Amino acid sequence: MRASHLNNETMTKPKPCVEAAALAHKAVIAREARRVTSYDVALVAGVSQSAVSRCFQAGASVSETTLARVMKAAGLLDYIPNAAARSLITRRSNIVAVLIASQANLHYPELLGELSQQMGARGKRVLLFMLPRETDVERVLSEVWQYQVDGVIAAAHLSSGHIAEFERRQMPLVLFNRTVRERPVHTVTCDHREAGRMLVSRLAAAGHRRFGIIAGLEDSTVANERRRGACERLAELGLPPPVVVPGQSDYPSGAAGLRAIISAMGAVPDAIICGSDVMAIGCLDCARHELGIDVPRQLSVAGFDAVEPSNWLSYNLTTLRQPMPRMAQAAAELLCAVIDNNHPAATPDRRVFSAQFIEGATARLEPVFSTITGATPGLAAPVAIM
Amino acid sequence: MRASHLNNETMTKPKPCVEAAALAHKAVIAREARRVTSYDVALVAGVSQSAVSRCFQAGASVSETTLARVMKAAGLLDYIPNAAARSLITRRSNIVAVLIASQANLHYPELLGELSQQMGARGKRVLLFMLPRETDVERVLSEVWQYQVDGVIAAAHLSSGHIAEFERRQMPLVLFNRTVRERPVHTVTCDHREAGRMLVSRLAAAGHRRFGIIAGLEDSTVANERRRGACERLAELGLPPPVVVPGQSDYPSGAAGLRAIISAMGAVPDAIICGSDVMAIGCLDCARHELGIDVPRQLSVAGFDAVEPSNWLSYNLTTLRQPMPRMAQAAAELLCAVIDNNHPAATPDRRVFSAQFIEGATARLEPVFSTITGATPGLAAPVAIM
DNA sequence: TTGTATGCGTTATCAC
DNA sequence: GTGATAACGCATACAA
Repeated sequence: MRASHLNNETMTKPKPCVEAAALAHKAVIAREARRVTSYDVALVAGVSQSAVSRCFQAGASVSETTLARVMKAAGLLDYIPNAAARSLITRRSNIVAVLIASQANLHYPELLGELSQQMGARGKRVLLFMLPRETDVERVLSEVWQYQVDGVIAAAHLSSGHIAEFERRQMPLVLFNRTVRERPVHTVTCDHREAGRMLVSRLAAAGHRRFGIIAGLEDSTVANERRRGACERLAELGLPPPVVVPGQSDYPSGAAGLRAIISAMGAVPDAIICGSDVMAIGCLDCARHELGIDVPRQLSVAGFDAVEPSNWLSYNLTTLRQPMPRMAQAAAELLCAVIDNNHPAATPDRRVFSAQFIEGATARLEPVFSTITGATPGLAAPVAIM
Repeated sequence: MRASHLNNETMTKPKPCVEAAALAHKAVIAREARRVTSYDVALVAGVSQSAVSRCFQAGASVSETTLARVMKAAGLLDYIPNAAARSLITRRSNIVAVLIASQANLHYPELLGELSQQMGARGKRVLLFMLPRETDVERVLSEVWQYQVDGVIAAAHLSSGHIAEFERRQMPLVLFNRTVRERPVHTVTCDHREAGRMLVSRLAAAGHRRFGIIAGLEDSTVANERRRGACERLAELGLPPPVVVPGQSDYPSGAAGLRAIISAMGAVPDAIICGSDVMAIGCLDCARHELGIDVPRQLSVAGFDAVEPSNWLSYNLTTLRQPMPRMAQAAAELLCAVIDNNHPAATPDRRVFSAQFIEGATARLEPVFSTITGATPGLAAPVAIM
C-alpha cells in the first residue's frame, strides 16, 4: 500500500545514500508530478514517517540528530506539509472566513488589511467572502461550512436564523459592527449610538438648532445606530426633531440628501449629519460648488468614519473615527480565543469601543471645557459591557 | 474500522426507519460533537457511502430515487461535504491565493471585490495574503504552498527566483499589473507605459512644455512604467526633460513633491504628472490651498487610477482609469484556464488592457480630433501581445 | 525518543 | 446505477 510511495530503485537499497535517493525522488516527482510527502522525506532521511511529522509540529519530542536529518531531507525535496491532510485529522484548518458586505465602504480595506495581519500573526489565514448586495447569505454560508474554516468574522448582516446555524454547527463567530439581540453572540463594535449622541451634543453646544440627517442604507446597523443616537440626543436637549432623508451611503446620496433636506425644510438647516463620510463629502461638495452655501458658516456638515479623504485639505471634515486597528485586533483575539479555548458561547463577549471625535473644519464647534454627555470623547478605550 | 461510524442502536436494525435513524444520529452528534459524514447520510438514506458521494458531484450517474433519498437524509442531518477530505483526493482545493501588497492603494478594494466575485462565479474562493511592506515573501510563499491552493494571483512584487519556484511546483500563477522579463509567466496588466505616453501627448498638444513628475514607490512596476512612458514621450516630442522627484504614493507625497519640483525648477512648471491619484490630489490641494496656485490655469495636474475621490466635485481630476473589472475578470479567467486545462506554461499569456483617459478639469487640454499616439484612447479593449 | 498501525472524510476504481 | 475497497497525506495512540 505505502509501497506505491517508493520506487524500485530506492527500494532495493537497504540504506540508500541520501543524495542519490533525493535525486531519484526528484526525478520521480518531475516525471509523475506527484507531490512530495512526509513518506518521501522519511525515506531520504532514513527515519519513519511519524518522525517527519513530529519534526513539523510545535512541541514534539524529537532528537537533535533526527530533526537535523529530517530538515535536511525536507529542504532537499522541497517538502511542505499538506494542510488539507493535516486539517482532516486535527480538525483545524487554520483558516477563518471573513464575511464582508461589499458596500463601497472606504474603510473596509483597512479592516481587511488589519484582520489579515492580525490573523496572520496568530497562524491563521483569511478566506474572503464578499457578499454582493446582502443577497443569498444561505449559499455563502453553505460554502463556509464546506471549507471547514475554524471560525468566522462577519461584517455583514446575518439573521438570527443564520446565527442559530452557527450555534448548531458549533462554529465560532464574531460579529463586527453588528449586533443581534435575539441570540447570544460575540461582537466587536464601535458605539455608534454614543457617537451620534456625542456629535449632536457638540453641535448643539455650539448653537445649532435645526438639524438634517442623511441616513445610510436601511439594513445597515451602523448607520441606524448613528441616526438613533443623534435623534435621541436631539430629543433630550429639547431641540426640534430633525429632517431625516434616506441615503445609499455613497457620494451622490450626499448631494441628493442635501437637496431633499433643504426642500423639506424650505431652508438651509443649521447642521447636517451624514451617516458616512462619503455622503458628508458629497453633501459638502454640493453645498459649496453647486448651491454656493458657505460651510461651515451657513451650514455645518459632519460625517462618520474618518476615511482617508476626510482628512484631505479640501475637506477637513468634522467626523468620528472608529479605532479600526484595535477593533480588528479585538475581533481576531476574540475569535482565536473561542477557537482555542472552546470559550462557552453562553456568555457572549461584547467588546465595545468608542469613537474618537475629529473636529475638522466643516462644523462650527465650541471648544470643549467639560464633558457634556458623560462619555469620554477623544480616547477610544475599550469598554466592557456585561 | 468504519464501524466506528455506526452506533449500536442502528447497527442492529437491518433497515432502520429513516426518521429514527436520523434522530439517533443527531443525538450522537450532539453528544460527541462528531462531524456528520457521508457515512451517516448513507446509513440514514439506506444506500452506500459511494452513492452519497456521487450525489454531491457534478456529472455523476445517480438514479432519481437515490438522489432524492440521499438529499433528504443530507438535509435531515445538515450534511455538508468536507472540502479538506475532498481536496486531499482530488488535489483541488477550490481555493486560490491572492497576494496583494498592502500599500494604501485606494483601488485595491475594488480589485479584491472583483476578484472575489469572479472567482466565486467559478466555484473558487480567495485566500487572502496581504504583504505588509513587500517583506519576507519567502514566508508567505511557504504558507501558500501549505494551503494547497489551486493557483495564485499576485498583485505584489515577486522576484524571478520566486517565480521559478512556482514553476518548479507547477503552481498556476497570474501576475496582476506586474511583469517579469526573465521568466515566462502569465500576466494581466494595464499598459501603464502607454498611459504615460498618452498623458504627455495630450498635455503637450495643449502647449505644456515644462513638466514635473512625482514618481511612485521605487519598487512599484506600475509607477515606474508610467514614469518611463511619460519621459519617453517627452523626449520624442523634443520637450525639455522633466524634473522627477520621488514619492510614496500617498497624499503627503503629493504636496512634498510639488514643493520639491518648484524648488528644483525655481518656478511653477506647466504640468505635473503624479504616479497615482492620491498623490495628484495631495499635489492639487497643496497648490490650491497652500500655495495659492490656480489649477489648471497656472498649473496642470494629472494622476493615474481614477480612484473614487478623483471624480468628486472638489477635484474632478485629469487621470487615466484602468478597466479594473475587466482586468480582474481576465485574471480570474486566465488562472482558471491554467488550473483546468493544464495550460502550457511555455507560452505565457500576457493580456494587456489600455487605460481610459479621463479629461477631468485639472489640466488644460485641447479637444481631440484625431488620435495622436496611435493608441486607442477611450475604449480599453484587451490587446493580445504575442 | 522512535516506529507501527490506524483513522480523518472524501473521491476513484472497478467489479457487479 | 450501485457498492466494496483502495488511496489521498498527515497526526496520533501505543508499543518498543
